[in-house]
Amino acid sequence: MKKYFKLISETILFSGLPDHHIEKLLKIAREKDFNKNELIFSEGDNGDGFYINVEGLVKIFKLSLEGKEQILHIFGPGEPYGEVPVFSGKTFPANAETISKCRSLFFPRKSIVNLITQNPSIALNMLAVLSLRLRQFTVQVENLSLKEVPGRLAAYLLMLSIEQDKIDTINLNISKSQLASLLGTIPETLSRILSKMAGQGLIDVQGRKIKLLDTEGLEMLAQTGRIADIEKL
Amino acid sequence: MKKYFKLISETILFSGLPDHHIEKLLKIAREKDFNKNELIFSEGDNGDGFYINVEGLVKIFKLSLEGKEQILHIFGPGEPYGEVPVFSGKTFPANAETISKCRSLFFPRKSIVNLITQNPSIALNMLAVLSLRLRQFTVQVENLSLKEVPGRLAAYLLMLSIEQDKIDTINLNISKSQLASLLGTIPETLSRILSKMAGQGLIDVQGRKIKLLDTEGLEMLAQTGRIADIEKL
DNA sequence: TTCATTTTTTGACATAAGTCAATGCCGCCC
DNA sequence: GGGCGGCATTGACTTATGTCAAAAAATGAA
Repeated sequence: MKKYFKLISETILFSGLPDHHIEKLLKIAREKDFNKNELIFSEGDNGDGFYINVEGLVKIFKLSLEGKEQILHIFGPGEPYGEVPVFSGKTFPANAETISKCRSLFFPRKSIVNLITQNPSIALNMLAVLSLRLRQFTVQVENLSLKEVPGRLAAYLLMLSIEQDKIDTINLNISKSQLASLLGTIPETLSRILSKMAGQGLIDVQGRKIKLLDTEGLEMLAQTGRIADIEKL
Repeated sequence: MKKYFKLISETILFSGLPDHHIEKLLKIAREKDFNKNELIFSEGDNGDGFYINVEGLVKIFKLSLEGKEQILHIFGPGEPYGEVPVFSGKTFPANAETISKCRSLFFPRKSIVNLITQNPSIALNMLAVLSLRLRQFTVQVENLSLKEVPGRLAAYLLMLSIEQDKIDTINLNISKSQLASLLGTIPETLSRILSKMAGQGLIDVQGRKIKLLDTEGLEMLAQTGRIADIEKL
């Protein structure tokens, strides 16, 4: 498991921990491989541990009765997921499924709780992670209720351009259907809005690569969140 | 501060802690009084501590550029708020304002971090709380994106009837405008839906008191979340 | 390559919910 | 008691977005 030393020591959950703690964590961890579109856990399952993703993408999502899905998060390498029920003592509140071939490290509940009891600094890190997640949800709720789809899309694109540290061409990394679900809409609507925004000269779409042509316009759209505002341009 | 012993020991954040820990917390706490509609903190402020509400109601909300507000939570006595940035080390992600005359206990960041470092069990408790809150957000996001307003309203009413431990008449406790914001809609829409549901024989509205006439119908509505389904009744 | 499956796009249409504006209601303060 | 201001309701209208269906494009396997 030595090969994961760097990844673990850099994940937000365990960043800043001394080497001997990381070593302990490595002893606890179990490697798990998943195929594309494989279910990792379901809403309602008992949470007997959490995961840190190593490679590939994992989506966390909810399903409505009719089968429509709302993606809550998409996690890439280095990101922890499934940590909620470890502390709430309840079941997973959502489903997790791979988007691509995937490898994750699994940390059993008991071992982690033990470790935390002995090392309060780990607890502070975890408190920070959960707080950040809470903050993300806060933003997501705000977006879903305050902004219309074009606003959410613009906000997402700008976020990606910051994350990927690029000012021009960004990479969605996920399919447009999945992006639609993440934004709380459907592929048809997303498709229409993408072409409308392209027509407006805001972006240029080439498959999963999107060139941001008018960052200012996108920012205005992300802030006001009103489609009406881009009509006027 | 002795008079707050019971409140603190019963708040979800510190529930289950031994008495001597509660005592320590009481020493850290500072009393803060607020008038009606007074701002407690703003989005972007540094989080130098968190609060536990003692009396009155506090709303946590976001503002769009046009000034439209989305209420994220409403907290009553015994409920903690503002704890997110204490651990993430960042700023408050939303605003807090009182709805009524209000008193809260304030716990400074430094003291709390000290206490946690010395007593890991406190940290485990807090982790559980944040996890529960995350779980709630999960549900809220699901509701916003997967259900239409009548479904969200039905879910909210049923939740209240469980919280208030009543099967027939429940009390909203907040104005209908605020309820609208909490559900991610506007007063007009809420008003229309309330009278539609009353016409359907699902509920009976008398000001802020609402009588649940058809719990089964409400449950169906809350699950499917489709207005279409109550039209057919 | 070719074929089959999935993803994306486009069109016509339906509808939930927002906007604007007017009116009604109710408590509250002078 | 009377008027004032916030809250709630109602109506007419607009619009963003969902639904359904079909075509087009992209992807991947044989």
